[in-house]
Amino acid sequence: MTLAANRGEGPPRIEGFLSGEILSMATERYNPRIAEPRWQKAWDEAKLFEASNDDPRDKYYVLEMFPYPSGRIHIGHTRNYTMGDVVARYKRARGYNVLHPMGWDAFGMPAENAAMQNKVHPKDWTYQNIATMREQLKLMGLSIDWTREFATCDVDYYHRQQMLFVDFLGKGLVGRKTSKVNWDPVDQTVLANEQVIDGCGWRSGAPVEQRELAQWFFKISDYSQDLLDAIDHLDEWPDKVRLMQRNWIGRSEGLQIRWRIEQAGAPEGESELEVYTTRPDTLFGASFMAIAADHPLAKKAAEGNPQLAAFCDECRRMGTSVAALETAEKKGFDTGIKVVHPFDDNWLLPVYVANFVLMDYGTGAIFGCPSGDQRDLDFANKYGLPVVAVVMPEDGDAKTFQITEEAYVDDGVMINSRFLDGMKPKKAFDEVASRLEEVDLDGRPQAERKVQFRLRDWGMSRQRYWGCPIPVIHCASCGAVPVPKADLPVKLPDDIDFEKPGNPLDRHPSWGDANCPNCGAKAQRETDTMDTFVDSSWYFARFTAPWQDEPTDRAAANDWLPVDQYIGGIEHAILHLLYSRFFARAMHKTGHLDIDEPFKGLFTQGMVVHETYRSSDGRWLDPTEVRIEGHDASRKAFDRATGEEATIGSLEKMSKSKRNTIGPEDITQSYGADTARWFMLSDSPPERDVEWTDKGAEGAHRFVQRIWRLVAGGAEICRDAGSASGDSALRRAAHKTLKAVGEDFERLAFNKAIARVHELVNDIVPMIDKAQSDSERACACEALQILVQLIAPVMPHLAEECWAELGNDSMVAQANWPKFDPSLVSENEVTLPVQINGKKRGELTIARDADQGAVEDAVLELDFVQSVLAGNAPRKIIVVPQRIVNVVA
RNA sequence: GCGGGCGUGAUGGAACUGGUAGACAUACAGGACUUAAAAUCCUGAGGCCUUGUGCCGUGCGGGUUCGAGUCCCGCCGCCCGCACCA
Repeated sequence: MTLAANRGEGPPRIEGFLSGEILSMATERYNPRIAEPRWQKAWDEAKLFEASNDDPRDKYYVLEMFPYPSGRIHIGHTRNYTMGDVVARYKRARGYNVLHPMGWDAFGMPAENAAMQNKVHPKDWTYQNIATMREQLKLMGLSIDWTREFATCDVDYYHRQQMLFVDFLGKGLVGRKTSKVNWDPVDQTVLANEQVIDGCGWRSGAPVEQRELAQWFFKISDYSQDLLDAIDHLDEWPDKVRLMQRNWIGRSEGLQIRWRIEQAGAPEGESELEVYTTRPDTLFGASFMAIAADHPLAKKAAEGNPQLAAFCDECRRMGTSVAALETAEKKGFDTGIKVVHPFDDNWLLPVYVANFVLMDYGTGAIFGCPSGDQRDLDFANKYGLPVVAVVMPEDGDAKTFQITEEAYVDDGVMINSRFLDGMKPKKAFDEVASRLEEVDLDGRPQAERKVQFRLRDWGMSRQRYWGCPIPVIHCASCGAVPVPKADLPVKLPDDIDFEKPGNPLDRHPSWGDANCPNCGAKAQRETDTMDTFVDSSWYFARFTAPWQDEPTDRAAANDWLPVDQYIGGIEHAILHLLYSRFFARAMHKTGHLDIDEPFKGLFTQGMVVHETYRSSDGRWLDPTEVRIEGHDASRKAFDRATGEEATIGSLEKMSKSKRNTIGPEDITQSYGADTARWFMLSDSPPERDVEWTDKGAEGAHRFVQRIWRLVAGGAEICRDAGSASGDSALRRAAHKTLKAVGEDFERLAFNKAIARVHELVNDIVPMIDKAQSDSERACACEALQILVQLIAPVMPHLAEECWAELGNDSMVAQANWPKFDPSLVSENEVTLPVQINGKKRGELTIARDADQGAVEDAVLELDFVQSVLAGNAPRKIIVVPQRIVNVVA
């Protein structure tokens, strides 16, 4: 068969391919439903994707954020895994020893919800979901080393996590402290801040209470400075994520100042109030102090003051509702207590309890400088407190400059500030700091420079069943004692009941019974389990040796880590990535690793979105329930069931609630995995959202078939072709594309790589058609081989099919990435655009290495240049070598 | 409020450090093949007019430059993150 025969002049065309009527006849069209399983089996049998820990080649570790086994893989997952797979396959072809594993982030609430709603055991529910999703994933043809697969709910995994916990405890990296938590009184559990919506539990809808509870904390704040500094070196991370982490850690430099409390009216035993400020320069603009409702001083003052106590209660209640904070009025209550200004014994300032002061930042107390802070100004105006301007613009007039409604927050010059007058605020800051450091107050300096962080310790106790048990035993005399490593794992009990809300482990008849490992006395097992973020904070390290008895095989972990390319959603920019960075440090300190940063390269991919549809009565409609007519502005959707017109809604992340999901098996059934993979990487840059459209998928599938026709037709040409040599347009096209696509894959610019492959195919089809002589056919054959290798990372099944068709004995998945010939990539002649006064007026073709003078001479010979110049000499000629020429007339 | 990003044909998007704006794809239109449709192949296409070696054109208004989608200043719009952080 010739290529021409394949373009409509020839043999019978096969129809009904998509409806599956002619599976057995599909010799002409490429049939992914036959080819894909066949090649997946071949890869499996050849164990091509199993990574060895003793491979001398350079390593490359590519990892996509592992999924939560919710029940089904959705298309967003497959985009993520396709990107990782392209990188894995490309790097393998480049000769790296590639680790590309997969696992399951398998603990968490949904399994318990399913247990409560459907009477399924969380374990059964989870493992069934994993089985389903593994099958779905395998349909995508991902080059994953499945021998390393694990789920975080496997006893083998959480056993090692408990070992890590015990080691962390030994090094003081985890501890227990009492803190305020969001408590859901109906579900009887702690809720994370994100799980509190409008002050109510996200599941129960009950108003959330603040409770003081003893919790386990990872001491991530010990690493605040280190985690911040190291961000500078994460140069293969998106700037956005680095910035988000910097802001989250939130370093600020300031002064901690102790203010003497005026003894008249002070609660007994209270002699000073400590305040943290980043603006000590504004100290002479201070007009009040404000403390949090939970501040010890407030509590003491409230003891003898019922009205104040009531106000503090009100503040506490409000503290739970994030939404209320935005609109809440700034309120205060004068405690009657006064403090003395650090630089003036006769200057007394009132102490208020204020609803906007947070107990867990700084010292829970501030001084208010109304002229320099809008919130303080509003507060001062409300309670009739003085407003003294202390900073004014450089060009202001100190005599007339006043603040009334709007605070002045910019840089400027100090006024009304005694010895600071005339200084810049920065200098005033230092001046105040160094003076107060010298003042002795009860044997200590009155002020100290201090760095504050916004980052809080990571509270990881959860009152849940389906999580990793915290391996601790509470003994009346010995306190919280870790379970000895020999006694690990602390296994979750299987006999568990979900009839009542709350933590099922708490009411299990015997699970909590234990003896103290220290003294042997009867003791109580910890019933809290770990936050599921713990599970995902070190799984990447476990993948390097999942069979190991210890949490890691240190040598293997050090070899493989850091992950060279990590790929996942931007929604994990803070928590997961920050926790993992902390865990690497903690594992380093406890001897499980020798590195601090787990992820060298990070890529955050966009989502797959889809239109939403709503029926006339407002129900969400699934895409399969909708018929689309027309296009562009006149596009309309109709409800298939009723025939009524449906509303086409906005593009949304695919979600069950909006019913706009597309399942991967729908796609692999109709078009095959390669089409889905190709489509998801086409057009949209990988960091941006991509819209799933049927038309787009069809387009991708047409290209699959186009490649197949091209290769199947060209295979004849290849049969007895020699090796390509010399120079030809065909070779040039192929080698240029080879170079460019390699560069694109390195940069994860999949959409550009795909555009170039399209271009190559458009270019070479007519040339291959015309190839007659032996040397032409050799060039054509080489171009086809290169083309197949270029598409192999993205469309691996089609590529294998084509590779075999071209007469290769081995698989393309085993082939080395071809090398481009540099002499074919650069041209001897270049065509330069010629501008006159910055507008393009023509072109000039000239030797590539022509020097400035030669180009200038040639340009002046051009007709259109001469006619513009009309015999005059040009004012200037700008030659940018190999780019452009601009004649300034 | 603070911080960051984005704005290019009908649509998704190209254009690497300032150097031919609109690659590639989707949708569309015309043609070939077909009894017909699908598939395939070919062709066309930013806008405007006075059809030229023309003018305008990358959200809007200015600026820098021989030259600006790209850099600077000021607006407008959209998106994301943080949010009483002292």
